[in-house]
Amino acid sequence: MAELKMETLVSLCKRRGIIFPGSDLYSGLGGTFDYGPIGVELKNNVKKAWWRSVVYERNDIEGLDAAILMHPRTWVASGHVEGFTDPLVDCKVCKKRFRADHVEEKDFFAFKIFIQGEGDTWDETGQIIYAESKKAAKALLQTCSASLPSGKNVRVEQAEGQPFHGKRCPECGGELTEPRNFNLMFKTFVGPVEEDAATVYLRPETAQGIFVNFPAIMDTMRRKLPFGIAQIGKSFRNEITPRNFIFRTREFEQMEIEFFCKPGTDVEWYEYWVNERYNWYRRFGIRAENLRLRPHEKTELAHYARACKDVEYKFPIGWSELEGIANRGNFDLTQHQTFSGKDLTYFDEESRERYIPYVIEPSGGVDRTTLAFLADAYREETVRDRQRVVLALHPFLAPVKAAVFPLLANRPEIVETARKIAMDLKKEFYTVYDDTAAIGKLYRRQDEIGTPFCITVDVETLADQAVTIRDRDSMEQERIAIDKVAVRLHEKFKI
RNA sequence: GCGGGAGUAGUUCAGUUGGUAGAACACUAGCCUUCCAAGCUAGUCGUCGCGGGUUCAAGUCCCGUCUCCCGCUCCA
Repeated sequence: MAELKMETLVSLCKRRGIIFPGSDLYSGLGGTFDYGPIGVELKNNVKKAWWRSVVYERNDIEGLDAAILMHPRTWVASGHVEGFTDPLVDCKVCKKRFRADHVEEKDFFAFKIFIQGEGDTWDETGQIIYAESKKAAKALLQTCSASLPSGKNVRVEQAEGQPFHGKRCPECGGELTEPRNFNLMFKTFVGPVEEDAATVYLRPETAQGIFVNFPAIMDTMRRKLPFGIAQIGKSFRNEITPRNFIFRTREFEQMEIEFFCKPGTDVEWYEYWVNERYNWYRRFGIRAENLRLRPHEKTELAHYARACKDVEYKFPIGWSELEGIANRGNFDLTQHQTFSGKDLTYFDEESRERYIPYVIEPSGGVDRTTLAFLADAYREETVRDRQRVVLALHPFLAPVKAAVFPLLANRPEIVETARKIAMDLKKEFYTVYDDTAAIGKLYRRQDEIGTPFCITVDVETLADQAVTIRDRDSMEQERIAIDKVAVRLHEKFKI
């Protein structure tokens, strides 16, 4: 199959009621998307798959649903008020953008640029570049020679005058704009009168809701270390550039665990969770060749993180992060202890020690994960010289679990039987009934939204009380008694 | 925010030097149809992204604006 384009996926999602652009009626609002009737099922199933594997199938994790609005001091303690801003500068010449704190302040000298004319003469171009040495100036010429005539010899000569101390574009030596701050947190107000009200933030991550509930959960659930808290919820970031469909949006959903453990055991737990989370994506169908783990470089690590690995997926846009697993040490709890004045230490009865627990944080994006499952499931196949589009989603994730069709829509007994089967199945699975097209088209419609099983009532059904169950991927059919259908489906959905 | 590209039906796209908005698929209804986008008939669908301007006349030209796509940057 040809390389999947993001547009193809976007168009399928819109056409089949999976994902729509946000506020489309009003020409859209950047960085928002709405999950349609099929999409909400898929996304909910992704969340269920996660919750099931981290909460229900284990004994050491509790669930939580904390408020989106939190006391403003939370974000002072977490470092977001101070650090969740990016001072950015733009090069006025080559238009590249840099983090202001990543650009070094140096002494720069002015260099005139000459190009070789007839014979040995050198003509001054009038262009001036700034660099800390002649060698650096020559190097810069290599990277930004586009504005100079090609095929001519070029040289630089230091101009008269004092060195200039400050920041210049690392790419071309051009002048930079003043740094501008982008605060990535959304602000709003608590209280009806804006002027009197306290400023609060829409949480930029769900993690802090977990940290502040750590003592309450430990007490009420009689927990001892090691144990974790899992939470799924919306977060908000005023992204400068939301991009790539639901990959980066301003409003997004996270699924995060904070796993609390004894200092010294953290490295082992960190490795454990990296492995655990990687396997989760595999378990629900992501192909190994599209999934990888990427350790963060030292320079890439956040100030509080001792180690971090990303689970990356090969999206149509290239390899990108689905989830980060970080060893955060005791940074967060220490901060909250300091800012709240409450004791957040843990008394370890076994070793008779008191300490602040270390934390391992597997933090994934629900929307990104949903996108990865969609991209990984997308197939274009040729069947009898016709193309079929199929979402080969894991049955647990499939939005619609079963569809029921009458083979002949003009035979009332068949239609009635099919409707009844659909109604009965609805009590156990999300099932749809459809009779508005020929059987082939009905199958293909369900293929496009990834419905794993289609049940068809035919003429024989009236005599033998049996129907066919058609498999989405193999397109093979199995004939089975009507009263065995639900049981058979339960078997197929077992994971 | 900067640079580049683009917005026409649900989708993919055509639309000439400015002169009555089109195709295919999809969708709906009926007929037909004994299992993989079958056929026939009929039908719905657009303020041509939005707002101004030029013109007798704008999908087409001009200005503004919004949105999307590709890069820079950032993260779940």
